[in-house]
Amino acid sequence: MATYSVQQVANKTGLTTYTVRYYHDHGLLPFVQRDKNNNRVFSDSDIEWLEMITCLRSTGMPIDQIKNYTDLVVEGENTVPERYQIMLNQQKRTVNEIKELQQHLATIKYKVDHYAEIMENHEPDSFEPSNIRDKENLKTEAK
Amino acid sequence: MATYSVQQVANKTGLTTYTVRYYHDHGLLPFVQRDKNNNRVFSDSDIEWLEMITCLRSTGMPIDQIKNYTDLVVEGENTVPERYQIMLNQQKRTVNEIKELQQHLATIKYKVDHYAEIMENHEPDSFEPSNIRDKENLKTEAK
DNA sequence: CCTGAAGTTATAGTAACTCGAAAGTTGCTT
DNA sequence: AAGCAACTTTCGAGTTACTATAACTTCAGG
Repeated sequence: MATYSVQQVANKTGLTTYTVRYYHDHGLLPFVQRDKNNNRVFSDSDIEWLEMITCLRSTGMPIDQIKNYTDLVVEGENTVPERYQIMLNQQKRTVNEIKELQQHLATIKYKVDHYAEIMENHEPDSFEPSNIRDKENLKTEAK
Repeated sequence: MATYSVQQVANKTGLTTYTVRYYHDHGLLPFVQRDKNNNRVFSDSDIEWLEMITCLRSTGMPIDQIKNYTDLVVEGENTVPERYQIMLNQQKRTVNEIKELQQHLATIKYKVDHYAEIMENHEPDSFEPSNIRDKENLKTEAK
């Protein structure tokens, strides 16, 4: 069975050694072992679990809730219904987050096009200083 | 011309008064006025600009970069090319973020289905305690 | 005039990292 | 054998973006 050091885990997961230790210190990796020098020893399933943590973290779940979920997993199958609810919740949250991001993306795209247009119309060296409290300025910018 | 207090702005934007003040203190709202009691006075274009800030913030731009972008907008039209690059960059970032979230969502959906299946197969009261260091446990969970 | 609601500043607390220092083990290398 | 590089450890401090609290001012209504 393969084992890994923090650095190796960091390389495999894309996390930093700091973050991996942070997660371990906060109980998110309950099965990590220690060798005779007190160094952390990770297994393949620890790495897989770290990927699950990354998934939850990236979709906005706070550390203490991931900790709670981890505890439920360790506790066994009788916690499946609770875990099901947690995941369902996380699914909803993520769907919403994606929708929001798509709307923001539309706003950004509009801006990009807007700037592109300005740069097309103005000749390369014909930009003029604009009035600092010009309504155009912030209003056009914000819209 | 309509003006607004912090609280009104908070209501209109969905931000908290704390956050609005925080943004103002950090130079993200360069045109906010003060009345004789030193209270902040916001205009409609300030609110629109706050919505732009929210867009950038939600798509991951840090405060100091938003500050920088704000300064460019205030500076005038000669900064349009730089602003264009910033927005293009932000667009790319957001597209990637959405892609990542969609992948994580797939993982979460898989989990939801997995749990649903377990709950279907097991009768309501037939959950058994599982071995705490069961390979099944973390491995199945992580996958 | 008093109370209450809103505003102000300054300061402290929080989450999730992020980093640096000091110290301990290894394994090589001169 | 000594030393040095490359790891690891813990601990404590720093960072970002809020979030909350304390202490104060100001004003409108009863």
